[in-house]
Amino acid sequence: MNSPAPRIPGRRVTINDVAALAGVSKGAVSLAFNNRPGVSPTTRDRIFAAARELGWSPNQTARNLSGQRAGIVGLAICRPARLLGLEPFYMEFISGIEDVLAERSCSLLLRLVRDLDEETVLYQEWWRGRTVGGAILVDFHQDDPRIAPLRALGMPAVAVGHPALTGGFPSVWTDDASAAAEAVRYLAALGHRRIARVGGPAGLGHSGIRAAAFETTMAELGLDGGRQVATGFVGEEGARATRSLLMSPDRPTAIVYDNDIMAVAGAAVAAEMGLSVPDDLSLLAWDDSQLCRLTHPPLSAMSHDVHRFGEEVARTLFGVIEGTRTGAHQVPTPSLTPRGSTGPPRRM
Amino acid sequence: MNSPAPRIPGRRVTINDVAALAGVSKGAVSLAFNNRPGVSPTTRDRIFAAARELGWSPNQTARNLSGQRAGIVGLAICRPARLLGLEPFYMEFISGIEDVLAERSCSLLLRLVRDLDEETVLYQEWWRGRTVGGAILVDFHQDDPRIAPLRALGMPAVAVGHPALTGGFPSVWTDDASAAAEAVRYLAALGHRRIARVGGPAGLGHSGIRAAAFETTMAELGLDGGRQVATGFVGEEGARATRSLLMSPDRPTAIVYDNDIMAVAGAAVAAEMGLSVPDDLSLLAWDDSQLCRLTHPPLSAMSHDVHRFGEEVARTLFGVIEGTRTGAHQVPTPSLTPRGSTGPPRRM
DNA sequence: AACCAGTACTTTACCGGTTCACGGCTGGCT
DNA sequence: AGCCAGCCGTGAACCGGTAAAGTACTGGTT
Repeated sequence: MNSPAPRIPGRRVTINDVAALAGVSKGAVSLAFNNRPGVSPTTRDRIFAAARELGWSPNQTARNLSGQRAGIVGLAICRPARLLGLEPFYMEFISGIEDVLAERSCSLLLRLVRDLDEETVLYQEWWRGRTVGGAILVDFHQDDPRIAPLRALGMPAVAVGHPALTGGFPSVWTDDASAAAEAVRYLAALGHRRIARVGGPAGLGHSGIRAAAFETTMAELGLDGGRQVATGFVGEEGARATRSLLMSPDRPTAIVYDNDIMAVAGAAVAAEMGLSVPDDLSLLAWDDSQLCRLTHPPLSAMSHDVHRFGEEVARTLFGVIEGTRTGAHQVPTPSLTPRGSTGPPRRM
Repeated sequence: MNSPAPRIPGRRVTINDVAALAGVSKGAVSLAFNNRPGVSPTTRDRIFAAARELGWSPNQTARNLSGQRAGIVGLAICRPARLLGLEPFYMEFISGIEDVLAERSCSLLLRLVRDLDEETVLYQEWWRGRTVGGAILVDFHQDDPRIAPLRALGMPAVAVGHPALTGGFPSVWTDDASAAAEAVRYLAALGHRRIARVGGPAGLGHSGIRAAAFETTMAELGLDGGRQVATGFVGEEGARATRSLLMSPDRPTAIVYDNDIMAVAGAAVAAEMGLSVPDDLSLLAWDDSQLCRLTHPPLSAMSHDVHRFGEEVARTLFGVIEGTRTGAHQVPTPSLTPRGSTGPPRRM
């Protein structure tokens, strides 16, 4: 392992060739291509003509090296790949980021990592090596071990997550607590008393926040908030969790899930156990990708605009890099979107 | 729009600082860090110690500029983002690519583009600007308009798709035709006579190949191969297509889908129309992500190892960059994985 | 006529590495 | 002693741009 990156073959057109052909100095070409004053329209045209003739566009690597600018933004994601493939969230999120990056001709450098240490090391390399001009940090844990080394690194970064978790990094977040509370109150209003929750990994920040809010709200309503299961976000675990909840003596009549994959899995389990949705069991998903509308009945969900979320994150990152932005920035709270999978419990 | 990338603030540790601290020339530092001969073990240690003390690692940008190497591989995907989020295929594919790239400390530059022209321009910028050392080309169309300009560009690239489509680019492909034929023969062997197919966009290469193979095989078996619908790969279109197929006078008893999202949507439609799977309707998905195991009944699928597919593509790309590899390279044909969603048709 | 301001370029010095020709030193061999 | 071979390491050129200082020319003021 660790063989070096391959060499690129062939010789290429450079700014010098263009300058020579246009009969100017390379400085002039640089000025023209960054449309800055100091070149007459005539000359400018001649330069562009020469560049077109040679098929030249500026070498981004050299440009970055010299101009100290960042054409690339980094994003490392630490989840097993097979799981990621299933998370509609990330692709949607990424596409939002890309939309903003594209406006600035920037690109997204994506890396899947196995654990948080690998992630930290990666960011160090990226930043020290000037591969990226900044980064997006996701999936914060309670007392996240990445915070200290990354702060020490001094890399511009924006964190996705509640300010309480992100250790002082400028952050973009949604109010998971309120959303979780709304979910519970909605189900309670429908008449449910036994409400369960199938959440993400216990250590993961936003799962923790939702778990706490779930419990608090249940208590406020005088209900038992203890029916929560932590999973790894994978569909199969969601299925298993659902199965075990439904086999318990007084099974829940409603279940809230932490993403939509697990909710879909839950719906399948209900079908498999002969329970009718929503009469015997109400299901409420989270994130609300298209997947929720593809099941029968369609899944009610805590819905938010993940694409815009990504855009907001990217915009914030540019702000941070330019030094014009710090602090936390909240985007709209996920809103309840009722569909066919929630309803009043059947009278028993 | 088109504001430039932001400047990166702050001054950084460079190779000179390390050289100074270690009391050697920067050439020596370079030699040490590329573990090449010409530096004694003692000096080497001193250099590493200095680097560690200063928290230095080589600037990848400078390295690439100087060494003419490619630390970055490009991948542009041309599909609406909201759709991509749902395609388990891509994330899985990407994770396979990343596994191989990581071995070489390379990264993947990902960009979502709106159309093929934008994609072509992007590759030109990436290559001429030396942003990437090579690229992965996906989603080939019949007479793909990208082929000519990209060949002219001379960028090392590996194409994902059947050699007949990829215009002479070194390619990695699966035998979609055989797989489609197998799918049809399997359903026919179960006793199905009216088999339909819900495919991807008509222009998309592999959809076309599967469509042709479907029709041929159906004809070979003396069946009517005309029941094919082209969609945009989205779940909702899959649902609509399924609905319209099931409403036709002599509705099909089995449907083959081009991905698993549409198959899931199809299953929901069946449920919604009161048809039982597989008794009234058999469903066969493609790609076989975890999603297929999360429905009830679980979906039978044409299954292949997308992760490994990605690995193979990345390995091939390195081969192409180094000039040691050309031509087409086939990976295993998707294999039929029967689950609960296929069975003999109910006697009518 | 002397001075100044502004435009249009050119020159030169980087950015932070890699590479390679060259020189000093050591040690073995004749 | 003299010579050559290797190993270590240096220094400068180079990768392909950007940025800032410098030059030459133009035209308008006083």
